[in-house]
Amino acid sequence: MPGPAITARDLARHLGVSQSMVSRAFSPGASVAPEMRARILQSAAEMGYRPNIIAAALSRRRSSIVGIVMGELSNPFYPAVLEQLTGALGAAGFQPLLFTVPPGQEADAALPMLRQYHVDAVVVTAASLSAAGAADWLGDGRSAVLFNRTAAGEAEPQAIAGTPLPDSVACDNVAGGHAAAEALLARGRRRLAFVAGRPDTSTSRERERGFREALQARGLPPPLRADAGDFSYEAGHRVALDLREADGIFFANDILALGGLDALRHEMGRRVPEDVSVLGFDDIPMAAWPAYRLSTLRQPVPAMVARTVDLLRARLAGETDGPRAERLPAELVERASL
Amino acid sequence: MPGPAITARDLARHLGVSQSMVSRAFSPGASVAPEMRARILQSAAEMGYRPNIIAAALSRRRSSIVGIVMGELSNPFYPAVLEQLTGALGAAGFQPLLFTVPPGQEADAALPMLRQYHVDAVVVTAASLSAAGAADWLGDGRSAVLFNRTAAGEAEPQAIAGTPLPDSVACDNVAGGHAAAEALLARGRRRLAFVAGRPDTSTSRERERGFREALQARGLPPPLRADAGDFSYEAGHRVALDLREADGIFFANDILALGGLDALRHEMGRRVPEDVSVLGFDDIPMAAWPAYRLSTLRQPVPAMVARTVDLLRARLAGETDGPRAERLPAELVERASL
DNA sequence: ATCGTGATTGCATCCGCATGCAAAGCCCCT
DNA sequence: AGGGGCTTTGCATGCGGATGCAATCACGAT
Repeated sequence: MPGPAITARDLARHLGVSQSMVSRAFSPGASVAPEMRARILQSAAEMGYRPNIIAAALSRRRSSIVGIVMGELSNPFYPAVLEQLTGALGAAGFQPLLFTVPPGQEADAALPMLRQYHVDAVVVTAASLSAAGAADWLGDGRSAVLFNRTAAGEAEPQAIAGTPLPDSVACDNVAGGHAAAEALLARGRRRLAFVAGRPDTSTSRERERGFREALQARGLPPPLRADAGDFSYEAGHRVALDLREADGIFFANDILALGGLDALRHEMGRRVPEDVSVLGFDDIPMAAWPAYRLSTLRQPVPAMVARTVDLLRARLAGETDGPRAERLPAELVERASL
Repeated sequence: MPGPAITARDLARHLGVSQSMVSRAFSPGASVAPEMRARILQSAAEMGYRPNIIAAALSRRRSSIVGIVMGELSNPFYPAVLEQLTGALGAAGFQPLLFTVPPGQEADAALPMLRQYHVDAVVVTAASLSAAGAADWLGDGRSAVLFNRTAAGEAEPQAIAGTPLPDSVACDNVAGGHAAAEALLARGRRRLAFVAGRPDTSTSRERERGFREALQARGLPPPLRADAGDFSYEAGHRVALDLREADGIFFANDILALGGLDALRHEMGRRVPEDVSVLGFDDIPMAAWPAYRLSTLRQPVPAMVARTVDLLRARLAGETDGPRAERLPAELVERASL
């Protein structure tokens, strides 16, 4: 028997005031005499009253809950994101309702649920949102921000001006790819290779594009290319085996790079960085471990999280500008694999 | 302007029936003629109607939301737990509302929030719940299950019979510690050491107890002991440096063991397993990586998650037996560090 | 044709809080 | 003393569904 939680009415009766006053005492900016509010808040504290958020959500048509849909949590980059995100969201007065979608699946599957829960907004990370899903969701005024992802069709001409795009916060992957090429080249590497992750992710594609463009800009031949198909240690390990020719490998992210590093060292007998330089992307905790000392491009997660929350706030406050695509710079972290 | 979601009333009017019927059509077991229900469900699908869970929660006094409070997500064991837990919870019709508490802090801090959201139940993992917090929460009929943790005072005499204890699901850490000792001994190791993690966690303590008891039972001297103070790679790395004497080290969990392994190999020049055997606990993905090949005691996470959800279901169905403490066996996974 | 019974509906209310609107209360000025 | 304008309060109602209870209905039995 869930303890008969005390309600605003109970408190009101106890104080001999109306329920409205109790409600107002808890709504910042409502019209209440200072002493009245103080009196109410005090008794509330004494009697252990706390507004029922469910009821408030129903009445106010705003839940203060934001959905987070995550694809795989197996890439260590995401737990860190999740941790920071829940923290920041909480500080901003939101609670995250967590949805996970099977890796490789689109976030769309979670949309119906999200609607049912009437979340105020949704942040999608480690998964993508189809253009149709986005249109559907944004279509009736809800907001969404893609984290570490780019909206499907973001680069396309405004031909599809009719379909709204979600906001997105990510780091500048193209510039990152560019920096990766420069770093490898600066080390004298010339037989470069790129290892792609999941082919349908903007992260992998943009990083590759930046990498290729940098080489092209220098008049150098395009890099070798391996398709891991997936952002996993195993996939990185597997495809590295095919990269005997390369003397400089840029992996689409750290987890792939770690797998590759182990393959190079333990299976292929190649020394890193003597024989081959390796670069990752993200800067997950393991990259710094002595067993790896992976050089990588660090994503500014704290800043990305802060932007995400700011964006959410602005949207919920009614801002309706065109979709924003925030891009933060990645930073090269040089360790021992370069 | 959040699209004027269609309500049960809208649908009802559209079909010329009462709102109650719509509601009933969506409540399994309610009294509705089969054809009526079919008709309603169909139009619902066509018009895109889905019951507003917030409203339902208010009315039914049950939210179908369960809170998950997590301490640190930095130990890779927990993201995996979280992923499986959200999946299983979802399959059982619950949605997880995620709370994170700063590492080292008790889950109590999240309790007020959890009450406000009127979650049906809470599962606490990677954090502990103080006896007072538990009493407070359970006191008024709510339920809680500790995951990979033991209730504070669970072993104590029923002197505190008045204070209810939360349910708990964990693996049999004592038996695991026992198995660890046996495995090390079987390898001929005699100068054993135990590396403790956070001192206030049941996991670290129980594993240590099992380890010591096993040695004692054989009439062997107690193990050396190092206090990492924390379940982290860095802590494991640091304390391993003090374990020159040991030829067999049992770390309270994998993440500590990985740090220790790197210290032993890269800083101390010791060969594993030639000079020293290392054992961890959990079996996180990294334990299997070629760079480590850590032998460990695997926690049966899928089974633990299943039990957790079953327990939750039973509790919400009204079961009020004494607190349950489910213990599942850990399994020794022998890789190359033994 | 009449009555009893179980299956279906509709009605009215309630869940706990938010909020527009009108009633009251106050302070200050003429 | 009378009136204007602003601040506090209380009232009534709404949010979207769930549900106890009474009203209907359909049918088979007598």
